[in-house]
Amino acid sequence: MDEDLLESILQSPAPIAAPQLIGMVLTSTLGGQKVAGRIIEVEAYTQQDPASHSFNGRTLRNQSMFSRPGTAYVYFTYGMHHCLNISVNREDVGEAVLIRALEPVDGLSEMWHRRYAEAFTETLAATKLKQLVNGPAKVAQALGITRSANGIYMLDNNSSLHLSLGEPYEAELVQGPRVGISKAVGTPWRWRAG
DNA sequence: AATGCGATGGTCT
DNA sequence: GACCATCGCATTT
Repeated sequence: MDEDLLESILQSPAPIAAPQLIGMVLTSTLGGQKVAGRIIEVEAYTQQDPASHSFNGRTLRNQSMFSRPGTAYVYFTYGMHHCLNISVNREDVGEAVLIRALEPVDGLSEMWHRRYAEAFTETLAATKLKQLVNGPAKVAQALGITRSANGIYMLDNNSSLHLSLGEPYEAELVQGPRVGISKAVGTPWRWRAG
């Protein structure tokens, strides 16, 4: 039923799966408290794609991209940031979808504390809410994701990082080029809820 | 509104 | 030793 739908989406090639992941919900207890957010921006990466970490084949770092669909691929970059991907397509195929932005669903005050090390207030929200989880490293920080989350199978109900279908999401998707890459710059494999 | 840049360390050549 | 699937703050238009 629902689980079957989610699995079948994750078994699609990354450019097909990615836009369908918009609206799905990530729930994390990694930081000790429960937080959750709805996915509103994603990017697709494939093995034939020069911008992908899997382009040069399987390595120790990228092996989660080759793992079972629904596996978390977490990488550390720029000396200080973690980013979360969801492995898709098939085992032994190096494809993943990068989670670039969320809409907070649960645990907003905890997310706020992790991101800003200050208490949430309505006045602060007016200026800083938009920046809370609008980038891949911000998503990781808000969800409490570090390298120890790499390899987690996110469809397991007991998992500390869990992916589920959300409420049906009726939003127009905006498609465009991916961010922060230097190869395959024109490939329009980023989608966000408009 | 757009551009520039420093921080900081893992990964691969 | 070069290159990052980034972020936040500073500076310039």
